[in-house]
Amino acid sequence: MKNAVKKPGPRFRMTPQRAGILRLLEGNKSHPSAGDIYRRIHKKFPGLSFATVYNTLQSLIALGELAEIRIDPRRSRFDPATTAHSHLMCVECGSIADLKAPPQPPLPKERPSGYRILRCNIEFYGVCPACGKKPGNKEKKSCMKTRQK
Amino acid sequence: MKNAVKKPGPRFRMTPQRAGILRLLEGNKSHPSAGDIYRRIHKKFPGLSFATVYNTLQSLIALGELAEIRIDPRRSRFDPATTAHSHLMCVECGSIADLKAPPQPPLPKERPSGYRILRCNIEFYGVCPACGKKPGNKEKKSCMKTRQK
DNA sequence: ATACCAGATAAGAACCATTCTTGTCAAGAC
DNA sequence: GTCTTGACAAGAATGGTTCTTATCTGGTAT
Repeated sequence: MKNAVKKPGPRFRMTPQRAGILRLLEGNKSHPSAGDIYRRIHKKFPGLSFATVYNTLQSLIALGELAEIRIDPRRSRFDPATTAHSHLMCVECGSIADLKAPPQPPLPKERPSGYRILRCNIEFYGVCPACGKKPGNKEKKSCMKTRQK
Repeated sequence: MKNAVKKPGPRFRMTPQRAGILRLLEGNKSHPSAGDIYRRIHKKFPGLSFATVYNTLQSLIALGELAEIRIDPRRSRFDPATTAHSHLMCVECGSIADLKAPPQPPLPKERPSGYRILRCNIEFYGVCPACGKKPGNKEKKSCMKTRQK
């Protein structure tokens, strides 16, 4: 208790499970959900539990190695690319594409007094090329009502 | 709120339960969640069920009288003001304030080819005046780690 | 006015993502 | 070696949302 100043925060201890999760995430552009990650990792490590996936993801986020993105209303998605950029989600299939960051976060001119603004999310929703080609989607102006499974 | 159109689609049938929900929402600036609405309405209509709240909210959204906003990662919030504007959520207490719409939806210059872009969300996160005054928040640069109950 | 039917309702189960709990284990510190 | 800390597995718990089933009701047609 005396030497509490000592620790610079918990270290990240590499384990086979974490190595597997890291390998899956590295360079991954699919923006998987925690469930996606669990299902894929679980094939290699049948004993690996959901809690481990969530714990590892939280650790990586705390380390700044992973970003949690909330463009999908149904679940968190995770992005190993942590440089500033925004996302475009297909409302049909749920796939997420990367976008270059808009040059300026558009700060509102009329900001409520007393608020401290911390950050800003910009998210785009649309239809991906594959889903746009599917029959029945050609004429539609909008398809926000269709929910992906 | 205006009454439903005559011809297309099912009409909105006014019932005591729906009237109660409408009265609660009208002019409401608190951006309540479905649970908030249920708990408040349930005092007046003890028999009213969650399903009725959700059904009514979905009907109102379909009629364009209500907007579902997804700034809160934990639950949908609802806004009877359907004119274009964006929101600012306090990461401490979860309260949501309205912002004038940013002048231009910042369309990405480099858009992925083949995508049809339908809409764009801009959300701001910060600390509201009340939470900023609370002790312990004065020095903090960021408090995104604190999660409201 | 009455019967009928689409839509509304109540009650609660089901679903799913996420968090939490508990007990166990292993790696590095001492 | 022992201790301490954190990782892990397993599954329960939580909480928001959706779905199911059966019943009811308001508006329209008869």
